[in-house]
Amino acid sequence: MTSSFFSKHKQVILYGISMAMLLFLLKWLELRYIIINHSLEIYIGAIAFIFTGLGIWLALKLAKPKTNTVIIEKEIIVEKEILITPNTEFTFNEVEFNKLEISKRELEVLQLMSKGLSNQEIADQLFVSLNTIKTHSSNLFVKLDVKRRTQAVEKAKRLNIIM
Amino acid sequence: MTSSFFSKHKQVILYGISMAMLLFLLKWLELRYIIINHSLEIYIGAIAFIFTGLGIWLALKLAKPKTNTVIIEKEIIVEKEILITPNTEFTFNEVEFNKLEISKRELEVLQLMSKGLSNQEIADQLFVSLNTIKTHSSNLFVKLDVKRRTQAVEKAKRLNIIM
DNA sequence: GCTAAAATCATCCTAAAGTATGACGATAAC
DNA sequence: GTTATCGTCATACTTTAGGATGATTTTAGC
Repeated sequence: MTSSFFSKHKQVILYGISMAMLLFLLKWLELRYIIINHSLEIYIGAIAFIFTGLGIWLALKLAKPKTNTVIIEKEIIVEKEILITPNTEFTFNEVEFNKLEISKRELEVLQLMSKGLSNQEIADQLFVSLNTIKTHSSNLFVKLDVKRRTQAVEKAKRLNIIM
Repeated sequence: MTSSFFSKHKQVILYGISMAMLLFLLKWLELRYIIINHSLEIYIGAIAFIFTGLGIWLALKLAKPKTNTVIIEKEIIVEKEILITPNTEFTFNEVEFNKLEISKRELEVLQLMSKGLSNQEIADQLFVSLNTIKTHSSNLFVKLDVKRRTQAVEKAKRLNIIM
């Protein structure tokens, strides 16, 4: 307890002792030489200078260092394996469907595509023009990140978006 | 508030107290010995006190703050999704395969077709010309009794000829 | 060695698929 | 009321797929 108090306030105690010693020294010097014959200004100036220095020293010693917290964001890429349930019984993967932002109409086109229908046949079945189906299919390829209808069907089946 | 002020400036307060005690000590010594001029001692003590404070203030205000840079590495886990198709219980329908009289090479073409490859890509993979693949695919369509590659894939999967 | 099926490749042509872009009305969200 | 999305349709163009036909070369069986 006593030792911990000393170690904790070592600076203060040392400063106190050193100041006491300095004052003694000054007293001694005052008596012996300076004060009697010399100007008071020098003495006071010396006091001011010394104690300013002491104050600075004390402040620097006791000042708590500021903590600069730098947060470095480190990306760790973890490969997450997604097992796709074998479609013995088809369960529509709504999560993946929504993630791909495929519209209802596009899904219809995709389903008919998977049955092997041509664009013209799909157009006839949905009572729209061939060009409309071409637009839908093009959009589908972009959303599914594929180049051909065969790939689109393959991926969509793999993702359980279609049967 | 008061307690936090005390804890924050404990060092300074302790220093003040210790200095006051020292001054008392000096007063006592002064009485014991030579000192005559009381006002001068008080004056010098005040000077010492004030300039110590000035030193502390100077140090705290003007000195560069000590900075401890704490680097915290924050790990962000980025999940990279890998789609895995599990091995479904595929049993090759050899009976149907033989009935349709599809050749080995044609089956290869059919399998690559089902993966969504174009005729050119299939040709490159099998190290044959595009025309060869066209011939194979044409023959396949006749044998499978379909009109398009998408239908061929659909039917072949349905007949368990391909996965 | 002959034969038949399989595999290869070609040419010419048509059909279908796919790309790019713009437009327009409806509908829902802000 | 403006913005955004969706669904629709169009034009113009390029690429790919597919059909018809014929030819050559391998390969395997008799």
